[in-house]
This record gives sequence, C-alpha cells and structure tokens, in this order.
Amino acid sequence: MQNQSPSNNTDPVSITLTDRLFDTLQRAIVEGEIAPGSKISEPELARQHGVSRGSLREAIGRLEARKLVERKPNIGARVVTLSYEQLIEIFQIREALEGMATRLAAQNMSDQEIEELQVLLEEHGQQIEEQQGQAYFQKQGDLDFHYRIVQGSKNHHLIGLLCDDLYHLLRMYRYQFGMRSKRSRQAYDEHHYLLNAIVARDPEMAELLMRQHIRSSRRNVEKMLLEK
Amino acid sequence: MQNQSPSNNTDPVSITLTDRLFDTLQRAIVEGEIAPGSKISEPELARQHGVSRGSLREAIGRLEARKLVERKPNIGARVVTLSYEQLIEIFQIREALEGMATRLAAQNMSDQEIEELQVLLEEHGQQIEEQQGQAYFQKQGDLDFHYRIVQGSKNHHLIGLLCDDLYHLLRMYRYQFGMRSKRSRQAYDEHHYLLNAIVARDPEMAELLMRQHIRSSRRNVEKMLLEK
DNA sequence: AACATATAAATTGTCGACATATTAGGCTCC
DNA sequence: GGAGCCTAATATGTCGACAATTTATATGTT
Repeated sequence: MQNQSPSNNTDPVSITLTDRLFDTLQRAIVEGEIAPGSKISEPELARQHGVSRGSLREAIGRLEARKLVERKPNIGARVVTLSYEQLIEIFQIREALEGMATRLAAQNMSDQEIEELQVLLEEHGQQIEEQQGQAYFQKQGDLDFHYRIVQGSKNHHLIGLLCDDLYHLLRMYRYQFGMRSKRSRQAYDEHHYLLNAIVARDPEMAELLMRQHIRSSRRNVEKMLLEK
Repeated sequence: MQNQSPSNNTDPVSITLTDRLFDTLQRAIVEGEIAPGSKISEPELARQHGVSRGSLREAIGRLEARKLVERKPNIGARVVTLSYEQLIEIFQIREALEGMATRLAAQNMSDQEIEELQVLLEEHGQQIEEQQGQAYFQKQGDLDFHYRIVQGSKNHHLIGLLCDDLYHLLRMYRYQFGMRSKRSRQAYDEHHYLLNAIVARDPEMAELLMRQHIRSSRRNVEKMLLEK
C-alpha cells in the first residue's frame, strides 16, 4: 500500500529531509489533516516541521507534480479541492490505465504471483462472509488486489503512474467523501472473474473485465454522491 | 506543440525564474543538447545559466517528476537513458491513454472542433502528395493531430498526463533515435478512418482505431530499431 | 459611509553560505 | 604492481537572509 517500497531507493527509509517531509505532507493531505482547498503557508509549515523553507518548497513542488496541491506564481499553494467532475476524470484514466495493466498482467505475471493473488482473493472471500459490516478491510483488500495486478504488468512506467500518482489522489477522494462501499460482495465476484481470465492467460478478456469492473465501481460512486 | 500555452497560467510568459529554467532545460534535454545519461552538475549548470543553485534544484525536481532526469540522494541527477524496453512501455501507455482520449473526443468534441480537424487533415494530405520526402512536417502533423484529439477529450487530467508528461518523453525518443517514418501515407489513412469514427460520434470504434493506429506505429518503430 | 489611494506587513522568489556526504587522489603496505 | 586506507576536493543537502510581489491596513476624499 505504501508507495516508497517498490519505487524508491534501496535504503530502508528516505534519507533526505525533503523526502521525509514529502511523505509526511502527502499523508496529511491524503487523509485530510490539511483541509482541501486550504492555503499552504510556507513560513508556518516550515516552522511547524522545524525545517527550512527551501526544503519545504521542494516538497511542495513534488506534491504539485502529483496534483495534490495547486500553485500559482507569487501567490502560493493550495491543497486541491476535489470536485465531482475531477473524480470522473480520474476514473476514466483508471479505466484506461488499469485495463492496460491487467492486459499486460495476464501476459507477464509469473505463475507464482498468480497463485499468491488467488490466495489473497480467498482471504477476502472469507473476510466478507465473517464480517460483512467491516468495510475498511474490504477497501484495503480492493486496493491490495488492484495494486498487485498493476505490479504484475511489469511496466515500470505504468506502475509509477498508477501507484505513485493516481492512487494517492484516489485515496484522498475516499477520505474526503467517506466512501463506504456496499458492494464488496459484487466487487469480490468481479475480482474472481477477472482473476480467472488472468489464470487463463487471456489478455483481451482480462482487460475487458477490469474496465467493466472500474466502470461498475464508478457508477457506484456516482450513485453514492448523488444520494447525499 | 508547446506545452505552456494550454496548461499553464494566464500570463504571456512564465514569470518565475524556475519556470523559465525548467522550460529551457526541458527543451535542451528533449532535443539532445544535454546528452542522455550525462550527469547534471548543479554548480556548473547554475553558473552557465546565471542562476542560484536553489532555483536550479527546483527546476531539476520538476524534470524528475516528468521522468526526464533520474535523481539519487546525495549522488546527483542524470538525464534519463532511453532503452528499447522503456520505449515499448511508453507506447503501451499511449495506447491506453490516447485510446480513452479518442473515445471521449468522439463524445465531447464540438462540431466546430471536428471541422477544424478535418481541415487540418486535408492539409496533411496535400503536403504528402506535394513533398513526399519532407518527413519533418509529417511528424509535426502527426503530433498536431494527436494533440487536438487529446484536447478534444475535455478531460483535463488526461490532457495534462499526455501533453505535459508523455509527449515530451516521446519527442526525446524521436530526437535521440532520429526517427524518420516511411509510413506517413499509411498514418494519414489511419487518421482518416479515425476521424470518420469521430464524425460519426462512435466512441467505441474511435477508441479501437486509435489503439490500432498506435500499435501500428509501435510496430513500425520496433522494425526501425531492429534494422539498425 | 463608501471608494480609491497610499503605506505597511506578510508572503513568495532568489540568493549565497555552511553542513554533510561522496568522489578523487595519493600514500602505505603487502 | 595492485589493493586498501587516509586525506583533500568536490558535490549535494540544508539553512538563513535579502529582494520583489502580493495582501492587508490605514488614510484621505467625495
């Protein structure tokens, strides 16, 4: 679930101050500790974290590249405000990118990776039967599943795009809108079909099912937001 | 073709020093003035451009976010070295993203935008008949065509992903490998079919044709690289 | 009282310098 | 002659301060 383990350097923890700051701020923004739309004051944040403004600015720069903050010259940076339209945009991109990732995963995942994915899915199935109320683990499980498939594509650029950029934005939406999905059972079934296509090494079908899965998830989110 | 006109701020030119530096360095890297794989010395570059190291570092940070340079903590930044595998990765991502963009363009482009695209394509057709040798304008035309379709998707996040990130990397590959395509005629035909699907407002078909078009372009690139 | 203007405060952009880590070079020892 | 260590030099990471721009405050005029 963390982003630094697969992508970043070999060292155990991020060495440089800016790296740690970036991780900290990213988590704070994603989890809503720093309110969406709020202005980021460089002097204040620097003081709070006990670092220089220079280091902070580099961290903010990275956050901007990941679309978590928006910056205007000579005016300052604000945490992004999430809109319904932007959420749709994200889902469209996810559909395209994860569809391709799944296609590639059907070709490139090792037999062992596929087996592990099957085990993971079985665990999810048990969790759903045992504690149907606990939506948190379902969400976590859903992320795990998608995460592994993306890794299985073996396309490093694609992995970075999804895991380092898009997924954080998506988690931010989840925190902000407090999404508790009532369709964990359906999602589980869809994961099952999808995995079958991967086991059969059928890229075309795998991509198709993933795209349907994400569209279905999107429709669910749309419905939930309109209910409010 | 430029990236700053649609995406960036409202001011005529980039105001801040770091912005200009970033634009300059990006162009220099994309066009190969700074050799791929070469180390970026902060003191030297800062001196050459007459700026402080701080400003330069912010610019390098953005270049890193766009995958044009790779940075290792306490060691330094190097211009990316382009490999055959990475090129394939880029094409796979393009196929997914531009496929989706075309699907959306078929739904969201205005009638006027479509007409303008038809005019543009006609001009390309004439250029091909008149000066079949001039590969440069063909490439430029190809980029224009793709660029406009992406814009037509009206998905701002997707537009940024393709125009601000991927296309620069792609142009870098073109410069480095000196790609002169001998299939401008075929590409033109494919553009024609594709545009027809957009005119017919057929998203499914439009996406399909774009994906085929990009796959075809990829195969051509693969062939060219193997010939060397 | 409201609007415009001018001044003051605060914030962002930029710079130069210090601290720390890496690399290069030379010396010793085997 | 080569491998390994120690020292010097260079590069990166981090900081505090100045410059330029924006925002807030105060003043004056209609």
